[in-house]
This record gives sequence, structure tokens and C-alpha cells, in this order.
Amino acid sequence: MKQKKEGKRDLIIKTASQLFQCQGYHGTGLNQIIEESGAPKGSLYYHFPKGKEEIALEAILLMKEQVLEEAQGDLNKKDSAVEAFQFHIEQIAAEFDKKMNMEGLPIGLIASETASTNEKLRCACQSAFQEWQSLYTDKLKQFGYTKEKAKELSIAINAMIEGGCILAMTSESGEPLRTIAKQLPLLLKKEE
Amino acid sequence: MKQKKEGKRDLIIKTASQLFQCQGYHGTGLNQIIEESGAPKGSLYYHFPKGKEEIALEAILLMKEQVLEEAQGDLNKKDSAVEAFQFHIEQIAAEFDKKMNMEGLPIGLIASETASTNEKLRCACQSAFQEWQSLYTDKLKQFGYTKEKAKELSIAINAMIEGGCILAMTSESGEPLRTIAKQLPLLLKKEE
DNA sequence: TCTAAATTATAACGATTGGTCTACATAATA
DNA sequence: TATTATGTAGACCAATCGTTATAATTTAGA
Repeated sequence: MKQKKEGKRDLIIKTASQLFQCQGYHGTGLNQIIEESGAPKGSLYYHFPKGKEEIALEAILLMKEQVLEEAQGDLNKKDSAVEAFQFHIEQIAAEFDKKMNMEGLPIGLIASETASTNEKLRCACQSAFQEWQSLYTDKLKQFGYTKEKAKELSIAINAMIEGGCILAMTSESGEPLRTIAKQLPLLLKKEE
Repeated sequence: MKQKKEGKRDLIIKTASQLFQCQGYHGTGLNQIIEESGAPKGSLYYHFPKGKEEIALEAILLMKEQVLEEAQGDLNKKDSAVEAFQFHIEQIAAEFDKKMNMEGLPIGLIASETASTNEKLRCACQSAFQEWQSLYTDKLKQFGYTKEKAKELSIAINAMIEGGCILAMTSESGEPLRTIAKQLPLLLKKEE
């Protein structure tokens, strides 16, 4: 009952999330979401009466949660800030080396294509970025950085990862992200 | 003659370039390009018989050239790598503070939304990134970095700027880019 | 078992999309 | 001026888009 109810709706969100990361909001049509999720078209509007935008808002939440979860896990595995963030970025890089699944750009793609035309989606994306950056800030503070510095670095790291994912997608390789990870010892160097 | 010939065609490319940076390839329709450029629809297919993709390829070249020109100019104005790149990034940040014009994401947006579905566009974007990175590499070498280090840093800087533009668009402010510029002294610190 | 609610199937809709085509207009050249 | 080359206007097309609506089917609960 409850399991089946959550199934189709969640399947749509999950599939939409993946497609939006790879092709963007405008480049992904509802028919493709339906086909790839296996969900019925009648269900789409039943579950999401406000249509495509509503699906996108849910997809953005899912992207945010997924990255939060992965980042949390990765950042908890190491004892220093440099190692932790390098590990996290290298995990992302590894995803781009798998030829089977095309990896995408979480949040950043849908954010940049809709920022100027859809205020709801822009706000949802901004919220997601803020949460990611809060996690990074908290982690950096735990590693001994001042609140101010942690805040700045979380923005820089977020930008680097988003930009790195763009380069990875464009070059079809995780290499740019690994290059970025390699610069972290300097970027995160604590000043005396 | 030649002036008028270049006029409409270039106007289409310029307008398309701007719209693709703000809304992406799929989020921009040909009718909007025509309306905003003032060019005639008959001319669109006259000048670009291969259609939308052909316009996009030209738009990508223009984006590349515009950023190359700006970066070249900015980077030539300062005596140290840190100052030069900070200046360049701060110039970009300032563009996002102008409320009149919505600023976009050159190359990165069209790259990320088409990387998995359009090989020609992906390759054109990859080419553009390579040229930007080559300029950064050359400049860093001039400032005394080893070839190896210069190459790595050019990738990291490119990623930071692209990612920073995404954050700027999403937050409707140049502030994330200024925060990024502030991290450059450490990132570009020369190791002894 | 029956009833109500939830979900699905499917056709249709209006709008927009990128593209084609033809006649006409304008500019350039001899 | 006449001819050629270049460019424009605007109608049309098929396909796709996101959405609506209704009937049918399935599920859940009493």
C-alpha cells in the first residue's frame, strides 16, 4: 500500500533528478521522464498537479539531500580538512570515469538555466547551495578553522566542485576534478 | 555591403550568445533570438542553413573570444599572478552586481546541458575551455610558475570561475566571486 | 462483498518549436 | 540600365511540448 504509493511518485522524482542533472530542465521533456521511470503518464499529473515545475522542485530537494549525504559520509572518513575534502572530490571524480552512466551536474545546471526566468527554481537552488555550504562550514570549523574562514572556504569549495563537474562533463573525464583536489593543500593551508 | 552583411548575421550570433549564457541552449527558442536581435526570420536560415546548432557553434566561438579578450586585458594589468587573477575575477563579479543586465555563464551552461546529447556542441565547448586554460597557463608561466603547476592552476581557476558564476547567478550577486578571489593568495602561493 | 478513494490509461488540446519554401526586395556589379 | 547575387518576409509544416479531462481500473478499508 504505502510502499507502492511512494514507489511511482519517488521513481518520477528520482528519474527527473538524474535527467535534469544531465540535460537540464528545458532539455528534459516529461515524456522522457515517464519512459525512463516506467511511471504512467496519468500518475504524473495525479502526483504533481502543478506540473513540471513541481517535479523540478522535488528533484532539486533530492539532489540536495543526495549530495549532503555523500559529502557527510566522505568528510567523516578522514582526520584532516585537506584529506577529507580531497577524498570527497576524488569520489565525485571517480563517478565521471564510469562510462556506463553519464554523470551530471547537481543543482548547478538547473540553477544556471533557470536563474533568470524562474524565481521559484532559483530560490530552491540557492537554498540547496546554502545547505551544502553550511555543511562544509561546519566541517571546516570542526577541523579548527575560524568561522569566517570556514565560511569563505565553503563557498570556494562549492564553486570548485560545481565548476569541476562542468569541466568533467565537457571533457568526459574525472581528471579536472582530480587536478582540483590536488590544489587543496594550499587552498586549505592554515595561516599562522 | 560587407558591413551590412556582417551586421545581421553577427547580431544573431551576439544575441544568441547572450541568451544561451542566461537561459541555456534548450531554454532559448529561435523566435526569441529573432525578436531580441531584430533580425528577420528569413535571414536566420539564410545565414545559418544548418539551423539552431550552427548558430550555437558560432555563439560558442564568440563566448570563447570575448572571455579570452577580457581575460587577456585584465591579466595584463597587474604585476603579480595573484593580483592579476584577482582583478580578473573581480571584474566578472562586478558584472553580476549590475541589476540591469542579467549576466550569464559563458560556455559552462551550454556545455553542461548538451555534453551528453550533442557531441558537436560538447567538442566546441571543450575546445573553448582548452583555449581559456592555455591563456591562464601561459600567463602563470610568465609569472614564474613551472609549466606543470601552471597547467594545474589554470584548470582550478577555470573551474572556480565557472562555479563562481553559477553561485553568482543563483544568489543574484557577485559576492561569491569576490569570496573566491580572496582565496587566490593561498591557491597561487609559490612553494619553496 | 461493497463502496469510496487512489491510481492509471488514453485521447485530446492549444501553444510553441525548429525548419522549409517561395516570392519579393535590395544591393552589387558589369 | 540590366543582370546577378544577396538578403528578407511571411506563410506553412510536422513534431513536440506541457497540460487537461474523462473513463477505466485498482486498491484500501469497513
